[in-house]
Amino acid sequence: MAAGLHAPILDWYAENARDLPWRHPDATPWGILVSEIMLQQTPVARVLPVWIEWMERWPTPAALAAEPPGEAVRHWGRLGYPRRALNLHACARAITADHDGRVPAGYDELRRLPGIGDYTAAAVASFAYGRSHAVLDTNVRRVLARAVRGEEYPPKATTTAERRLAESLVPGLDAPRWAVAVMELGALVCTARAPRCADCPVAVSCAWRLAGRPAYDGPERRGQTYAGTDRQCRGRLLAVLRDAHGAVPKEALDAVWDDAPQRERALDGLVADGLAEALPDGTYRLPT
DNA sequence: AACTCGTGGCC
DNA sequence: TGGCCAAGAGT
Repeated sequence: MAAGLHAPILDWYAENARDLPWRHPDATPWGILVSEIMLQQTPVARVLPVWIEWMERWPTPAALAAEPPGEAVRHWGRLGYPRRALNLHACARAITADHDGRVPAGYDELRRLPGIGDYTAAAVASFAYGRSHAVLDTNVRRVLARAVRGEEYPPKATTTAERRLAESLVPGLDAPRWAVAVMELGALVCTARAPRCADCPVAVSCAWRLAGRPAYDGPERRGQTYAGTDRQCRGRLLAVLRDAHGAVPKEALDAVWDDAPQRERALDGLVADGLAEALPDGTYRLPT
């Protein structure tokens, strides 16, 4: 039913792929793993400079493993979701301790590393080692929802039907290239808002376009609020720790958020998550 | 299953 | 202007 997608999308990718450093032939499995973690919920444009700096600073898992976790958090900068930096540091230590310093190639081994879920395990196994997997990210889900199912957006949570569809489309030859091509199409053409159907290689067969691009009519998609939340408060507090060289007095943290109960809750959360350390003298710093 | 977890750009 | 969204994962 979704027979004719491969050739047009692969041909489109050959002409339109972005030149990204983690796609270069000399990119290492470690570099690819770092890119995949950084790209979780984060646009390419913001990842690029941080990835380049990280790979110069820590070109191997062993190099990062030799650092205290706080250094990973510090150099994470403002990428967001800083526990990813902690996870990456824990990955580096696990790879160094348990995998002879080499990023594992198998999905199951990757999946056991901290911060590596289904998508990232499939992506690393596929892009770093040429393994054949269904790589199901938000881009792929959206492309398949439109091109095959005829709906503007995929369901909120991945369904078994989506997974079966994605698996049925994995080609026998060069599965990694198919995976990256569909992702790229979703990122550049079949975007969430204002899709560029005029530039789409599968527009002629797209079920959603042929149906007249009907608007999404599924269950309410809950938006993300941010202003005033614990997340924003945590971000403010962590920025203070990140930009300081050593430990900071609590007054420096108190100064960036007015609501004291919320501030204390957020700070406790950062400590509980391992993103901050409370010292006996009442100061705080990134984890050592 | 629903909720939490950062940040910034875009229309 | 502000809601929406971005190569998700953990609980």
